[in-house]
Amino acid sequence: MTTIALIDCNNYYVSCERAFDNSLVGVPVIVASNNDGCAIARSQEAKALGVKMGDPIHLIRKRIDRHGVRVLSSNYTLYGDMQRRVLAAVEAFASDIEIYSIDESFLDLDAFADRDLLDHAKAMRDQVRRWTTIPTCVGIGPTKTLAKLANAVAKKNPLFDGVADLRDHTLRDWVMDRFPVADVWGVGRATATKLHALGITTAGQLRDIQMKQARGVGTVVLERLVAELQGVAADAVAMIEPQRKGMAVTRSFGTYVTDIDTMMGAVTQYAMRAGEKLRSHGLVAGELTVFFHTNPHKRSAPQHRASRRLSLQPMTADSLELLGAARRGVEAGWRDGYAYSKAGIMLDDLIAAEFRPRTLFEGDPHRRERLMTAMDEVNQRFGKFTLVPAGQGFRHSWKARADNRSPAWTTDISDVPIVSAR
DNA sequence: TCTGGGGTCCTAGGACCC
DNA sequence: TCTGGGGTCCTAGGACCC
Repeated sequence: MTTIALIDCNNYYVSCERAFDNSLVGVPVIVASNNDGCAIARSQEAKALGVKMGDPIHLIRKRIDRHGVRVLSSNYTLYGDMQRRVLAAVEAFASDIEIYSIDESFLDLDAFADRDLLDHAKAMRDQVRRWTTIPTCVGIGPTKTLAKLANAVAKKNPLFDGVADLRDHTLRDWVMDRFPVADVWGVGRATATKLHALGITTAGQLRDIQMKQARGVGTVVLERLVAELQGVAADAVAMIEPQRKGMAVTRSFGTYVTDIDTMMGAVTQYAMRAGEKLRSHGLVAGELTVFFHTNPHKRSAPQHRASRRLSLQPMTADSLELLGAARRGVEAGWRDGYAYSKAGIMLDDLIAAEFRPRTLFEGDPHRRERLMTAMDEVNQRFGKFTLVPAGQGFRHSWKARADNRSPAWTTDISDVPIVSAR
């Protein structure tokens, strides 16, 4: 039997912020999405006030003011760097680590299965806490789905004190009979509704349905999920990063964009960022989609959405090539008279640059590669957007709001906190 | 006034082929 | 009234995740 653990950071973005700002400890805190739009992370105190994941900030303004909730803009540079530190602390406690998201990792614990895994997990949590201050919970089980489930109860039920080991059948059954089926990893709203209609409301009941029925309700995906709930692994802990299929750079605007020049400015910035992202992963793209649309929540306003797909031949990671394609797409899709609220660029058909098919008539690609490398180096050294194409412009009225972003505590020397011994 | 950004996987159905 | 039988490839859209 394999032994898998899931370690997950509690209220991750809030915990990262608290690591560097003591005034956030013990009070309700929300970290907002881009543009300060929605609540995407909440402290326990904020959850207790009924703030839900994804709640639009402007709709809960009153509650925020009444209870003095601290609202922070998101600071992904900080969260990304803290992730690196968390992983460094976890490393010694597992033979394999699969990074699942910015705040969760699956661990292969086979090599440690003869130990007391509750102690093992506890030592791991202590290490993470010491190195980063970030609180975590750990779930242990024979499959990823059961480790996820264990993690959820470890977090929810104080009885477990942050670590739940569900390898034992008696405990596992007891937990699963009380675990809402809608909270099982992989069961979303649509599937939960169908299952409820069949009278299936707990994880235990889902584990016990016929495979044929599982397939009927939710295709092979649900079938695999049921197998995992039964303790049969359908998915192993995988260290090798899978080849990614696509990537995107999309942003909502801080103010509406109503003219094509401003739109071009925004899209130029996204194209440059997309190229940078491709190059940092050593990839080239064969296809670019540019899209923009009006605010779908504002029903009274006239609506328009445009999306243009362009093929990139030869396949490329050259920002200026991406930019050219994106501009053609914007020109083709643009319509005057609308207030656009969001735009983005998506890249597909990605392959490693070294496998890029050569075309017959391409010139010397190395000159442009050198230009891109130089651009990346300048922008890395002197800050984002030091070197930009003129089309990006210098006034960015459309830029997303971020009214309360914390400093780059760990990644910018001028922001590193100063400790004075006195 | 103000509602995120970035991914994955699967299926159905159309186009096309012999 | 009846209107072949397979294939493959691609795309759009749904569902789900953090």
